[in-house]
Amino acid sequence: DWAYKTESSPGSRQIQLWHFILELLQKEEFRHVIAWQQGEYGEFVIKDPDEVARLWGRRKCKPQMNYDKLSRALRYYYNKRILHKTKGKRFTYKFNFSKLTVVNYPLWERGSCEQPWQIWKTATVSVSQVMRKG
DNA sequence: ACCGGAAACT
DNA sequence: AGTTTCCGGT
Repeated sequence: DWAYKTESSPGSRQIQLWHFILELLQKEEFRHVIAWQQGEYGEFVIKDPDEVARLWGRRKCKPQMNYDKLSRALRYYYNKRILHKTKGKRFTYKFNFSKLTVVNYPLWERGSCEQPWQIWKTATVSVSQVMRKG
């Protein structure tokens, strides 16, 4: 449950959207729905916006969730420097992993021999630590 | 599709 | 604080 806690509000156990996005990106079963962009570090493409919104809505118990609302939440990350939009590329966003690059570089280049859960866990911890520093 | 203000919710 | 909801504008 540590992964679902916020740095700012330790009491909150609600999962945050960018955690959820990383979680989906970590699992092969969702590669047809959302996936890392080949070559671009930290960049990902939402291949099925409706499905991502549906999954997010299910997690948060918000059945009325859709991509319009989800994308608004993503847009709030721009000022927070968690994400930014890749302009010109449809449904494409990019994580700000500039500091993570120094801390934990070959994270996304790793082979699939490692446990998905562990990779995701490592990713979330590293990102959280970076966010706390920044 | 994408943006971002405004208000409401937890 | 982190969304969710709604929406006018580009």
